[in-house]
Amino acid sequence: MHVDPADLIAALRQAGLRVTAPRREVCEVVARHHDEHLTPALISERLAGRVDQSTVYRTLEALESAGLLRHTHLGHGPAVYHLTDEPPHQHLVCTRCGATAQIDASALRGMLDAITAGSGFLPDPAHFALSGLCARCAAAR
Amino acid sequence: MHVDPADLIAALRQAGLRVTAPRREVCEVVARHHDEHLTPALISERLAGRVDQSTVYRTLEALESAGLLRHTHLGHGPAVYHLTDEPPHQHLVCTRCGATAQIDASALRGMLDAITAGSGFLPDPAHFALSGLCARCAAAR
DNA sequence: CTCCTTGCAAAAGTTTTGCAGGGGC
DNA sequence: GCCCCTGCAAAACTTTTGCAAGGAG
Repeated sequence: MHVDPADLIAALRQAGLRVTAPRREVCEVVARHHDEHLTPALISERLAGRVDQSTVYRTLEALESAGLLRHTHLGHGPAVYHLTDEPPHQHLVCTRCGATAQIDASALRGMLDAITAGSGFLPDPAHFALSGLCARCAAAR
Repeated sequence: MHVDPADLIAALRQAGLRVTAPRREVCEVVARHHDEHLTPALISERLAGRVDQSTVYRTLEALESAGLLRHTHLGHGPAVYHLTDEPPHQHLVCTRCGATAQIDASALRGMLDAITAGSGFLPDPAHFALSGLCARCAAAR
């Protein structure tokens, strides 16, 4: 999937946020690497010397509050950011080897609906990974 | 449920770990407050002046590697520790008001089995909370 | 007696905040 | 021109680590 940074910039402006050089740079990194697991530190590293890390954090926060980005916790480390318009997915993280995988959230739909029906709780599976053992590590046990 | 610290101490010894005064104290706090969400900081606070915080971390790590404790990530803050012998449950955390709830892991069996069947991944639902909106906050939207 | 554990202090890693200056709109 | 945004520096917060002394087995 190709993502145009200009779309993010336009959405920024539409959200009433100011379009500045640092924000353009963050949007470019996010657009170009949206299929990776982007941590604030990684983004900051790619913009080393040009954009301060606190600005990266504040920009990610702004983009998230504008609904353009979301963050997910994969494990004990820093959160990773991804575009909101990606199809909702559940991350799977192996606690033994660290491998990550994703499954489509629609595969969980029935179960999530059951939780809602039982408790009124409206789950958001994209926010936290589901940890466990990947097939290879499970077999190795 | 009542938990006897002596059981934890005994299990410690059985696991080949040395029984020391600081470890006894940590076990007592864990046993007495096992129905709370125990963070290392909270345990450390209860043992203020008697046990160093690094010892609390190391003791929790030791208890966890011995299989007596587990930790769960409820949100952006520190992890919480709980006894391994509690029935497996999935934590639900409201991202809006912070309320937490639990559902029995057996309620998720269908979903978890489906994941395993599809990918070979063996999920461990107790490790990460499932975030979302609680019934009240969902209604408020 | 051996070596696992502890306390202390410092460091490491991530995220937040105060503040004064600069730039978007 | 207003005030949102930025860089810089420092702090806050959680967790880890090095090291020498002490105590469990």
